[in-house]
Amino acid sequence: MSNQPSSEAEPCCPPLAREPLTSDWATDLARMFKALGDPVRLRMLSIIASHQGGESCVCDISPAFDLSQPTISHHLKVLREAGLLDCERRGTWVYYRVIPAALEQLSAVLATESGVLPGSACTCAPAEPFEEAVS
Amino acid sequence: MSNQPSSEAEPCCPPLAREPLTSDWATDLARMFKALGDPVRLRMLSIIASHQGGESCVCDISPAFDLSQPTISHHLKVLREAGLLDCERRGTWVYYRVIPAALEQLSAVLATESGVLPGSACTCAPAEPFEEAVS
DNA sequence: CGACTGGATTGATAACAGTCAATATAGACG
DNA sequence: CGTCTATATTGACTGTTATCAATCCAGTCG
Repeated sequence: MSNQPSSEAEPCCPPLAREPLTSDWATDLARMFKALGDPVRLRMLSIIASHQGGESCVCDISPAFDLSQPTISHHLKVLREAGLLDCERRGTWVYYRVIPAALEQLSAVLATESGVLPGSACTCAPAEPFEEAVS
Repeated sequence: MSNQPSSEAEPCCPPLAREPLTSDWATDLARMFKALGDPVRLRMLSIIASHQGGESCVCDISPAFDLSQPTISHHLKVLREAGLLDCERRGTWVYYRVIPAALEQLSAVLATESGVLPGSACTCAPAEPFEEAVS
C-alpha cells in the first residue's frame, strides 16, 4: 500500500516547462498533486508544516475542521499514501510531519524558467534522505 | 466561469509551512492543485509549457494522448478554469499557453523553508505582469 | 484484567470526475 | 451559401472520492 514514490529513479526534477513529462513521471506527480487538490488536505498539510517542531498530533489538527474523526483520519491517510506525510505513534498519540523533500520536488517541478534564478539548472535539493527514524 | 484567482488579494504567497492556510486561500489553491492531479493534464501542461514559444495548438497536444477529442478538450477546459492555462483562437486553431504566474504561485506555496534561500522571506516574484507579447 | 482515550478501518451513500459518442459552433475556402 | 476542418459542448455511463456511523485496534491507567 505504502507507495513511496521511487523518486530516486529520476535524475532530478526537471521543471514542467523544460520538456514534456514522461507518462510515468506524470502519473507519479499527479498522485501527489491530487492529494493536494482538496482544501481540507491543504490546510492539514499547512497546519502540520507550520506547527512548531514541524510535526503535530492528530488531536492538534482535528479541532481546525468541522469533520468527523474518520474523515480526518481518511484525509491524513491520503496525504500519507501520496508520500507527502509521515507519521509516528508516540504513546497514545500519533504525530504527523511533512516530508520536505516531497514538497520541494513538487515546488521544483512547477518552477517556471522565469521564476528560477537565471542559469540555475535545477532547484531541487539532492534529496537529502530524511531518516526513516520511525520508532 | 473564468475564475481568475484574485491572487492580488493576498499580499504574497506564504509558503505552506509558514502558517496555517486560511480556508479561502486553501480552497483557491486546492482548485489549482486538483487540476494538476491528473496525469493527462500534467502532461498537457508540460507539453504546452515546453513547446517553443510557450504555446501550442490543440492539434499539437492531441496526438500525445490516446483519448477522444472531447476528452482532450475537457481536460484543457479544466486547466483553463483553474487559471493555469490561457487560450486564444487564431483562425481555425486554438492556441493554449500556461500562465506562468499561476505556476509560480503554486511553486512558491510548496517551497519549504529548507529549500528556500536562508533568510529570504518569500520566493514569489512580485507577479511581474508577463507581457502578452505573443510573437 | 477492564475501562478509557486516541486513532484507524469498514461499509454505505451521495457527489463528483473521466471518458466517449453525438452534436454544435467557428472560421476557412471554394 | 455550402462544405470542410478544428475545437467545444451535451448527455450518458462508470469509476472514484468525500463523508459519516459503527466498529475495531493500540496504549494508558486504575
